[in-house]
Amino acid sequence: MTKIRTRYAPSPTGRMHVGNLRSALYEFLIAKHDGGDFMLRIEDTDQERYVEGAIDIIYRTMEKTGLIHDEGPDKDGGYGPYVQSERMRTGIYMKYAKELVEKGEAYYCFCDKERLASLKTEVVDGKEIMIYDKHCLHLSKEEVAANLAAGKPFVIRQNIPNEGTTTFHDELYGAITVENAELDDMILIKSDGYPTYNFANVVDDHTMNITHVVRGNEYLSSSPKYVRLYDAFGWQVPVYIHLPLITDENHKKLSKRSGHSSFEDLLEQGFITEAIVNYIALLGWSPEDNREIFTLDELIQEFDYKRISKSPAVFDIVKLRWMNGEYLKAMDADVFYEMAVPYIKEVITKDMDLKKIAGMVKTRIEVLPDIAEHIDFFEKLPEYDVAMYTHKKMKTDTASSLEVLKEVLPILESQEDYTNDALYQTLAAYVEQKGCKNGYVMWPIRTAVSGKQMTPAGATEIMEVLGKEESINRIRKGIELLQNA
RNA sequence: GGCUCCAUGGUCAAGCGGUUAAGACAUCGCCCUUUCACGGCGGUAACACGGGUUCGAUUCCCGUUGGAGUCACCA
Repeated sequence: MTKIRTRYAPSPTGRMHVGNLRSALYEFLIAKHDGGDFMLRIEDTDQERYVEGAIDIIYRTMEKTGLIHDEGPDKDGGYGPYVQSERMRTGIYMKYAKELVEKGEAYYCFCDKERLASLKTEVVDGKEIMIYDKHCLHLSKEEVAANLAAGKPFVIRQNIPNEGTTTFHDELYGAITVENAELDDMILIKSDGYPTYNFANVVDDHTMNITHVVRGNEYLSSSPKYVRLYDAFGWQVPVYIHLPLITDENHKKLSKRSGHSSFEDLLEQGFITEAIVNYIALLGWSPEDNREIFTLDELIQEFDYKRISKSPAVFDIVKLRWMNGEYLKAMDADVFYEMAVPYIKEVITKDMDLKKIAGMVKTRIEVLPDIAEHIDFFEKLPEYDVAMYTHKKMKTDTASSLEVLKEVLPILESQEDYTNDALYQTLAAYVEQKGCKNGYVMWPIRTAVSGKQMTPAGATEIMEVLGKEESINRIRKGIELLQNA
């Protein structure tokens, strides 16, 4: 058995789409599970869509996610160059295209846009459908030579017969057969001399010795054309693994409109890298057991591509949030603190124990931006309604709360030690002396010092962070509010 | 519209001829609790339909329906 070689071949056109990221992940896992090599190839044959800085995004993302390539533009493994625009300058694509022309498997085409436009017949869903009529296939050698000599712009098209069928085999989907008549004579070399994705892909995968071609399901229907190319060259067809589509909640291909279609979107929304990788690994694949939380290394260990599913998967942001929360909860307290601090500082400017606040919030949030709404009351007591003092389960109402707060105020004023434990002790003593339930006194205090229905901590912990002065002030304010009610 | 693919709860998904049809998210209820959350326990919820094949189909075959993808000098 030869070593598995897979490749991730993105186009530098912008952000890292989660579908692409998952392809990269699976390509990486398939190779690594087998001890094989994973490489990065930049497919920049479309100068119009090229986005400045997009290559950096690719590098950054792969490094951040841990998908470390064995070969790539920055890591020559003997199959370079690894950037298609650079490969083009070596003349490799034109050379192979001409070889196909020689064999009658491809031909020059000089048709201009107008003629092509006239071929468009139907319009379906706003898309014009056209199948090329092989007009230029019938040009004589002399005509071709004359056109070339005259400097007439040309493309090179793949010559697919109108009869017969083509079959290719996918590891997941099995044999897929299509009528040749359905296959368009696709362009191999564009008029600007660049190869199309379709052609460059085949040439590069072969010359770079790629054993397993892993890609999105959207290529399934065009794959027969690729196979014909391999056959035309007499090359060995690689193992094809087409991945199920990732869709949005409407079961449509995930698009920018969804708001979370790219890795960067997700990061901006406060998701952490490990959770994102973990989640998308499970979008279209599942292990033998019921495990869901995996590190990258564990995924490498467990990943068996035969278990990839065939049906599309909805990208469920709710489940991602849950998983992100799991990662946050399991995270080391100090690491979490470092990540949380910027979000905490967004709402808290006063001098407080931010570490303590981070600890309070750690098990209560799913994504980092959730922090703000939990802790904003520390900074400033919000306006609140006296109705909040009434709690059925705690058996409290405005009258009882007023009484408790008034009784507790002098006790808290004379209290010097404002640590959580000490505060709880004195309050517990008060509860016992009064002979009531814990919540009967805790609820009004908590309400007074927070002004919120729910808080990430109990009354005493809040007071600890707030400090004596502010705590007393807030309780006084509470009493005032209750008296005026 | 042609072609291709897909079809288990709302979502991700186990299953690969005989099961009380797992598990997770979400949802609902209870418990825990210094509020909420965490955690624990439990509930609701699925094999799209119709034909075959078979002693027996969620599982195999065909059809229907539904969904998606694709039909560029984009990848």
